[in-house]
Amino acid sequence: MLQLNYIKENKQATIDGLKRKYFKNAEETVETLIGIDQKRRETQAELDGTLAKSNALAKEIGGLMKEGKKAEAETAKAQTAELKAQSKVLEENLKTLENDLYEVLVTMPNLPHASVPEGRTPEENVNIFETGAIPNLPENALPHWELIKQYNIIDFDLGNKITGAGFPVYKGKGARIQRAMINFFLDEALAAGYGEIQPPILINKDSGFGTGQLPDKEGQMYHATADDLYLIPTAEVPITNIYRDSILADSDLPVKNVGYTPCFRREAGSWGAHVRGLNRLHQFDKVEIVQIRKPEESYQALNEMVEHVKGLLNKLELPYRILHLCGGDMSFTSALTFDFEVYSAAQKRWLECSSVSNFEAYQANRLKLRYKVEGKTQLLHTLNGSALALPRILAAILENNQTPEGIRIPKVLVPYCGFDMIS
RNA sequence: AGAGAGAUGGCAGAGUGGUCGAUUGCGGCGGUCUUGAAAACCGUUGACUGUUAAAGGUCCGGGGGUUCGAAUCCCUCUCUCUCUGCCA
Repeated sequence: MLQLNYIKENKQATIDGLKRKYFKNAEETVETLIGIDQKRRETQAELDGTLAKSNALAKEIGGLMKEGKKAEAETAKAQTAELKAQSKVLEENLKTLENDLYEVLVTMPNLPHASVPEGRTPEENVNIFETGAIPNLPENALPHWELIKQYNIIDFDLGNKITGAGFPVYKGKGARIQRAMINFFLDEALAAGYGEIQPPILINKDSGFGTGQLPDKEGQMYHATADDLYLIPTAEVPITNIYRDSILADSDLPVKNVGYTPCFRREAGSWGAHVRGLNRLHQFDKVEIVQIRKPEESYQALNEMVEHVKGLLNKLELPYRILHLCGGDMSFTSALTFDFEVYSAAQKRWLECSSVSNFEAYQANRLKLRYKVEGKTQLLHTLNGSALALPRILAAILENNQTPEGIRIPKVLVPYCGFDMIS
């Protein structure tokens, strides 16, 4: 959530930022917001005055009762009725105004960082880095959905039987390479100074709100209605919400956490022609890194996280590129996002395998995640990134490393797998 | 799942209708003392809102109610603990 004070003090910058995110009716929204706030403050002031009178009167009555001046107390009591009626009305007005304010505020996305490229669609994202040789596969190279059948390592039909589409069953070396990647990613994060977390994978409404999934993306999460809990779409939600409603001490900072979890996404309405095999799933595994930083350090932390993800892909010897997302393609809550895409050589497609973002104070404001600086509380900045999401990495490994003898396992994973070929 | 107890400031823990935003202890911060530290002593120490600064207002798990006045009484929801049951 944006900070009301910021909006008021930086009206034009807010409008410009909203426009860069292709938010409709930026001016009207900001004007409406400021209008409601003005009204709200007036009402609040009026209510405060009425309450102050009531409080004073109540104390007076207390004093009179103690002194045994019953008659005078009764007179004073009579005066309170009108104040009470007044404050009741004011309270209701205030509630309505606060609600209106909230309704507008939650529809407003985070503002993009100054460096965010202009643009509306994924095509306008800026390719800022590309590395690794694109493998030259023979004509008869197979896409990963054929390879997994050939080597019998992932079974979609079985998943379909047990659960439904998008819930694959990993078998044999397929299951083992998954476990190997998880351990590799976690070890790399530990070496980079992240603390390991194993969070719950069901979250409540407050947590969903804190990181911005609710109320906006309610339909994208699986909802366990009997207990009103949601399956996490990413470990970002529980790991960031650890710090909801807290004021961190200097000694707690910076917070650097990593966690492996399965992730669940309904992906309602996003199934199209090129969604095959591992390209898009309802359940997948991901290792996520989360940082909580002082505002002045957060962009340095973002770079650090980008470098970390680069390191992983380099070690896996996969070709990849980094996109600086344009304003229109960034998520609702993000101020700056870098997407990592790995090249899957048989499909001849770039597949997103990581998204690294700085949310600045947007999530922190919802989370009430603060720290103290010179006695004053201030919002912190939250960041997160996938490091990495497994299925598309696996797809790229399978496709890029296919040989007549089988699939070659990247060297760095061999000790984790216990084998160097899938054949 | 059944029975009982409980939820108060960073933690522990008082407070059952009236100057209680809350006694006290620990912790934290500042100071005195000390070469330095510890101990001791003195002071200070919740959040949100509001104002140029004040004043003022709100918050004792959440929501609602009674009352001139609620941490304290009533209703309701949630959660925690203990015992019994069940169970990886």
